[in-house]
Amino acid sequence: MASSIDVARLAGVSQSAVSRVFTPGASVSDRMREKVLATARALNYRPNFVARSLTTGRSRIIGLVVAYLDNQYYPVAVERLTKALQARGYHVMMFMTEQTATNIDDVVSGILDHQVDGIVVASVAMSSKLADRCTEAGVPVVLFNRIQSEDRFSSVISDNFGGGRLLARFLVEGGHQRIGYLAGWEGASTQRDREAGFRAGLAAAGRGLFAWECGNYTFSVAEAATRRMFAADREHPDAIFVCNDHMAIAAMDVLRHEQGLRVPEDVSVVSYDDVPQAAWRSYGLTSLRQPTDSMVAATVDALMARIEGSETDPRRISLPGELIVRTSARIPAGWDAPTQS
Amino acid sequence: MASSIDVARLAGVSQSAVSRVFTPGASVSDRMREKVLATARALNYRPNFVARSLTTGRSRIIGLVVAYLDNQYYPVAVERLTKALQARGYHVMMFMTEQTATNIDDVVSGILDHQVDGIVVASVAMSSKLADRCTEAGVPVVLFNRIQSEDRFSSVISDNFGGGRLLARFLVEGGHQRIGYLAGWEGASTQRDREAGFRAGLAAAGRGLFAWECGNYTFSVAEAATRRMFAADREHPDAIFVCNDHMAIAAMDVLRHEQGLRVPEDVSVVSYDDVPQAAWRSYGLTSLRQPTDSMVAATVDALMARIEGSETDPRRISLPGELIVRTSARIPAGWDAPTQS
DNA sequence: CTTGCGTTTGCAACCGTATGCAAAACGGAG
DNA sequence: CTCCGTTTTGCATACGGTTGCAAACGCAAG
Repeated sequence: MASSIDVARLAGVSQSAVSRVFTPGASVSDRMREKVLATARALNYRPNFVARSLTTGRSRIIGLVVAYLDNQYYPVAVERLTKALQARGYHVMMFMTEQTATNIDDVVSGILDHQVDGIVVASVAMSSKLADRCTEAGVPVVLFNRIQSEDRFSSVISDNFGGGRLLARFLVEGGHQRIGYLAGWEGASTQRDREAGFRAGLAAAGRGLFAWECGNYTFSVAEAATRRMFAADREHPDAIFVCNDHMAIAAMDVLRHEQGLRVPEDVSVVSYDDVPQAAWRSYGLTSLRQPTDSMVAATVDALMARIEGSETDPRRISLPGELIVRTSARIPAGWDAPTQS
Repeated sequence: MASSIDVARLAGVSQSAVSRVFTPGASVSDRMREKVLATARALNYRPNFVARSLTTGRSRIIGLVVAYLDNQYYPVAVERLTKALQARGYHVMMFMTEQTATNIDDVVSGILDHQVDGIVVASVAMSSKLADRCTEAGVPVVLFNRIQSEDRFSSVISDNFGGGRLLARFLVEGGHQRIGYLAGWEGASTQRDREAGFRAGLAAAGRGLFAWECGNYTFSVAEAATRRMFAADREHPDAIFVCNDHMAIAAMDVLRHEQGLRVPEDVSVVSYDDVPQAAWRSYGLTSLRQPTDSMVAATVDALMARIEGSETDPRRISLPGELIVRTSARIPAGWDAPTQS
């Protein structure tokens, strides 16, 4: 591979001239640019990002930490985030992790070693030791779809509390009497806020939870939780809010194919995220849509403000979701008719 | 951030000593290692990957190019690949692209600029100009789930031809009379091979295709294709092979919810991939499972053989799939009973 | 033809690490 | 204690760029 020195020699100019031609905003005459670009093309020279990173201290790489890729919400988010960053000249380095804390520390250390310009953490919590390392290294972090009590990080979420409350109203106005809640992993802020909002919404109508089980954001655990909640020996809920679509689908299949219950005639099901599968007609999930595009845009903005701008304080962004009414739950009068998409 | 020089100074040793302590296999006395590690810990020093990459010419980064993340097969593969590479000390840089060729060229150029040690291309074809650039740069490429007539690249696929043929046998022995095929994107080798295998299997039984439509590997296009294939004004197939699960689900929903047909009573549906959703009980897709784990392992092996070993020739690996029998198609006598998972 | 100012160019130092080579230290045998 | 073969260590250079600074240049005004 040709280096800038090769190009310089062949073009009869200094190496720094070559560098400047490939540095946006540097001072170069048209004649020089012409000449250099010509010989660069001849040698098919392209600047070496690694060397550039070394001197500038900026790598144009964003580290992305993800735990679940089986919950379709994340692949979609990852895809959009990657594209948005690509469009800005950044690249994404992927890191998979489990929820276990020790693992995450290793993983994030690995990220920092690569001198990333920023980190996006999706669906995962960061230890505060790690937080120290990041601030110390001057690497901005954005929590995507999570918040933490630590206020050092920027975060981008949808209004989980408001969404939960709205779903409570929806079920109450639908005339449901025995309303259950199927929780996600209790370490997650999404779970806590959605449940809190849901309870608040019920309370506002003078109601409470009829049943509660935890599905841990996992398909199989959610199945088991549904079986417990709908055990044959007692009266079962006539409506449930499942904390995300991924679990809601597991729940619906158990209800229909194991318990012999009809949805929505016997049980209404609502959930959160609006992943693509929610629209599949076998499920037709009434779900609170996360504003993924805006969340991605806000994430990129927050990163750029820190990296390229001079912003120094973390942002905490909460964006409103939208209720997508489909067929998995009885529809109260006055609410939207089922949407097609 | 502390550099190796800082550590060296504080420990009273040379910078190269520090470097050697962090270079596996270098010659260092125990006393030296001890001393250096201690002060390194004190300064919480970690070697800078960028600088290391610059001198060694190896970045320990693998570029991963993906087009679709909405077909769940790919997120799953990406997850496993990322983990497998992480386990070997490599990291994955993600690149999203569309199928359009010009775009891919830009994207891969971006990858090469980062001095990646290897490239995995999933679900996408590479132009031969690009191929030149990669060989020239000495960067090994593995095509994942695709093959190309270019034999310069390694490739890892499942036996699409054999899988298609097996599904044909399955449908024929199930006693189906009018067998249709719903194709994927015709530019893809997966599509071509599965169709060829399927046709061969039918031919072996003295049969042919009753209907053919193209769904382009896209949800909405597959829906439209299904509508055409099952138009009311003519006799419809009593079985179809849909080229992947992603489209098969679209097809099943159209059959059941638009055409009022029962699956499998009126129409048998089989497909390919065995994505997680295929096991969902609302679909229960009989599908040819891709051996994703082995494919990932083979991909990593092929890369490592080129990067760390001295292998120079491309590998072309084809792994056998496995038929997972569920409920979406009539089951011929003598074939496995429905599997649960 | 000077002078002066703004632009373009080259020089040289630096980013943080790896590594070939020679010097130094070590250790065992005689 | 000396000598010699092995480690172990340090020195110096290289990797491929960026960038502050000063020299060179271009051009218009005096």
